[in-house]
Amino acid sequence: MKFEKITNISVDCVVFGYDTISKSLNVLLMKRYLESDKGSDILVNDHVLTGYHMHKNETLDDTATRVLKELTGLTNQYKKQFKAFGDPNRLSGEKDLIWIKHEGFNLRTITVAYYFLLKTEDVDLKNNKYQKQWFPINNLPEIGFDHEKIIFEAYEDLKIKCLAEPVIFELLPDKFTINEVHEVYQSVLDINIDNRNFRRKLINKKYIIPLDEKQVGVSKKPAQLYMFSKDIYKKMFQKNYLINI
Amino acid sequence: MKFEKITNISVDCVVFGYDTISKSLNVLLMKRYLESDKGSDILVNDHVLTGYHMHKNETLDDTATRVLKELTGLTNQYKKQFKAFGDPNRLSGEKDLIWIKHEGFNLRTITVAYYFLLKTEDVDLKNNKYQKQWFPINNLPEIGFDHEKIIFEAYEDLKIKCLAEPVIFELLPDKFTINEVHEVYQSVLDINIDNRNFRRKLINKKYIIPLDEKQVGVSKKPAQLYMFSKDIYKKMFQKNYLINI
DNA sequence: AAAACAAACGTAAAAATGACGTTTAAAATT
DNA sequence: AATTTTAAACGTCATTTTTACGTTTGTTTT
Repeated sequence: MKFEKITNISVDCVVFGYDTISKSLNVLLMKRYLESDKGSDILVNDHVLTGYHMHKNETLDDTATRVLKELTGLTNQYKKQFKAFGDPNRLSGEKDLIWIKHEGFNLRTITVAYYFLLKTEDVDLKNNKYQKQWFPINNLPEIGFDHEKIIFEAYEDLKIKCLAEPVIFELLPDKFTINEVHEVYQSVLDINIDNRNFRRKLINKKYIIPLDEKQVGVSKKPAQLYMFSKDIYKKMFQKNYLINI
Repeated sequence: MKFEKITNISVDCVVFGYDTISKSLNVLLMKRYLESDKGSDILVNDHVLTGYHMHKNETLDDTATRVLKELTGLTNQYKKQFKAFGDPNRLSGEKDLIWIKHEGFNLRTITVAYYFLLKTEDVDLKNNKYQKQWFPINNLPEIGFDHEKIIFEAYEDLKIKCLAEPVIFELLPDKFTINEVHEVYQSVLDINIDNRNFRRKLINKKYIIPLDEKQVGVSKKPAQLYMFSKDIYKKMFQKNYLINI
């Protein structure tokens, strides 16, 4: 067994979820367990991303999709492969059994990292076999391996992506209010945006479609609900070339 | 040997070079050779990217930098890791000796792909041990493996990058004219841009600095030379948040 | 001196942005 | 039933940026 693999490939997934109630961008992490030599699990006092090794005949995308499915039960979420991490020393700080086993053999573990976008509420935390939990992006717990670096780089990529494309709607329910979009942008980009100007800009987009519905169950004036039309967006953006330097 | 590796990692490099004379964005490719069993090389009638396997104690970035150095002699060029390719069937069309050897063992080759930006003229094609050659991005020859897909995805990433950041100057000499910048943008983005409006927009940027120099050796009115200041750009762009959706 | 021609400048209307103040509609309270 | 409360929604105006063009200028070549 020891000699079978010198290079080890895994896929790690950063799951971003937006919580409309607390208005925060969260990351889904799980408590870290290690297999001990005796077969029982050892709990380490930190959190990590979910990652798995690739199955035979699986593409990288397949593996990422499978990881998300196993973790959350969800499929068809927005997914982006954003970086591969392969420093020879990326796990050198670890003193765990699983790595020590291979130490003499110059084991290198390369991970291809993905991030997913979804709504916090879509994940059922009951029946929690992975001990998974949401953490706000700006208040993370102790993170194992080099996963803090991976989360940070995923977040940087996400911010840039949000400025260039309407991926923000992946973090919101199908029907949303303008103020909700406003709040997600502020949370994700970590900046203040003038609500009135933002509202005007958004409402003028042809792919932001007002519905014949309003919020229900709110204790103040209920807000107009809108939806985002990916189709209209795609048609409009064929010839966009705003050089933004 | 056969059992040592089941997963194979390599780094492939898409080298983009802009040619100020022909005004085209080019890709550097090399003729494909294979090692035969008898030790001599077999020439295949197509072109491929340059890629290598990682050395021990090398980061992915190190490997990419080494590949470029060996291919072109250049260091310190703009470099971006843009995607990992790991489909189990990505090389399945290949009937080459080197792969057939491993066929029974379900060999998977994952490649981490980078692209580089530089000036065509900086690469010396004399003493050409790799039989490397520039090809215009929109007139590529027959490409081996799945490298056409990799080139295409690199180009898509480059276009998006150019819209968001001033990486275009990596393709130009230190001193350039406004018209040259105009031409690179048109070549890379494959669109027409009004020259007068473009000129005004660029000249108004504080990080585009006019020099006390003009073109020499041109047969018409010589143009003003400019330079790009990365320092000024960085200082100015700290708080930019133009949501461009 | 004149011609040729790319480089460089100009202008005016339209659209987008930034920074604010004001009104409105529904629910809750009196 | 009227009043209060408060978030939602609209409005304005000055400034900046963009779009779509026409015109002038400065070298080199003829």
